[in-house]
Amino acid sequence: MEAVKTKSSDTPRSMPKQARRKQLIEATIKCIAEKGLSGTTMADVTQQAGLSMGIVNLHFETKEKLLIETLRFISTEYTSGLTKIFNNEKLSTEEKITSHVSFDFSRKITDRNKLAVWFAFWGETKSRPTYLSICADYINEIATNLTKLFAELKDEGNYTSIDPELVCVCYTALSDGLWLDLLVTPRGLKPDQAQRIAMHYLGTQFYNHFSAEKSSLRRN
Amino acid sequence: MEAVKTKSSDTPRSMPKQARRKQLIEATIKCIAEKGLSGTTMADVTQQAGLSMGIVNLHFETKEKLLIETLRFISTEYTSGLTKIFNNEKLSTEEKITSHVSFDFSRKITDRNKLAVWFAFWGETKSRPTYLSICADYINEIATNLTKLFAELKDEGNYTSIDPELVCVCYTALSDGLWLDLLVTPRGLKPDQAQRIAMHYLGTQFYNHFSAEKSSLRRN
DNA sequence: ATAAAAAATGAATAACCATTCATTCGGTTG
DNA sequence: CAACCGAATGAATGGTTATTCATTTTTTAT
Repeated sequence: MEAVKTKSSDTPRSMPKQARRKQLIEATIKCIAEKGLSGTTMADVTQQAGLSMGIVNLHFETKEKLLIETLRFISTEYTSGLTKIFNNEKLSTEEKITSHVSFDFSRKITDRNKLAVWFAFWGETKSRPTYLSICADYINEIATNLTKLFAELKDEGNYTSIDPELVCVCYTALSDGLWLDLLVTPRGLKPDQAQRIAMHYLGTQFYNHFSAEKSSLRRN
Repeated sequence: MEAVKTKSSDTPRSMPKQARRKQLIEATIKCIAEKGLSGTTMADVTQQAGLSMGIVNLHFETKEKLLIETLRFISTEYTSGLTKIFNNEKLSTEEKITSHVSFDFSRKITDRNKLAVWFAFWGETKSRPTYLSICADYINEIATNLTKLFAELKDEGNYTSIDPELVCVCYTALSDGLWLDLLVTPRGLKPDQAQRIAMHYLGTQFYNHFSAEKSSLRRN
């Protein structure tokens, strides 16, 4: 792996502290994707960022803290995107749900580098309480909002037998599982196909809102 | 972590080679769950097995090969269980599908130690072609069988608008996502609840076969 | 322009860890 | 019982890697 500057070729020292931290976090994501969590070294990360060895300890103190901030970064990116949708008063409940699904399978989120990072950290939650806590936080935050949306749609559409909490767990699990498909790609699944599959599930629940259009698996 | 012999307290040297390998693989699973893939050392594994340092290299040559065999072990355990169901001529198509779901959420499979191992390896598939290949193999094998079952049930039940391949991808993703819930347990989901959620999805597809019974999320 | 402060460097250090192999152990065979 | 042989041991080795910090570079303040 040759040294590639992750961001700009001009990296003035006056760059705000926050920007340098972000640059290092992005280099970390790339390294985790390319060499695995167990295979990424400090040298890898700093080289990927086009900077020198000591830089991580200067900005993050330890490798462990860098990793925690990396997990926090992708978690925040995800939740803040969804929160923006949830709080957008211009959108109807139905539109919010559709936007949520679109976001889940957008380029930004289904970037395979980031997916690799998610799974790597999930695999370590059992041994690292800090990782677990960060994951539990974002999961709970999103579940609260999404369940609320499903409850609203249930009322709006007179769906009597729907359990919003169940649909939330189910949709979330489906979405996570589709991410795995996009990461491992044993079937060459593409993000937009995954999105249609997710909508297909919602169509089985809210049949009056989300068309049960033929969500074919065929390549487009 | 104190030294705990994974299997029996009698570990005669005459123990067949295969048994010692299995003992080491099981120690590896425990270590990955307890310390993460990145935190698992040879010393950890051998101590967990109650054996001495050099033993892994004796039986597996390298750490990397031990890890590969560990992934192969859980993959094989999973596929062989499912293949047994698929090939059981005493079962109807419907019963095979139900058994498949039961197996997916059985104690043996949803053991959190093993789930941690799955996710750890999935997180590294992008950087390790060998891991990727093992995963792709088992995924394809299972998908072939399961799609066939869904196609059979479609015929039996005159479900005109069902796409068996789509249902297979969807069910598999849902199942994987529920595994994540069982690993991270932000909602305290239990295996039997997860199983009911999976059946709930199948009920939306094959409404004549799988009762759309209220699969509540409430704790039992 | 100069001094002071801040940021970045990277060689040196110390800790860690996979692997090796000379030695020990235990079961088997004759 | 003695000799043999594969299995197991674990101290020693050497390579790797996170972290440190004296030095250099750049920015900011005066």
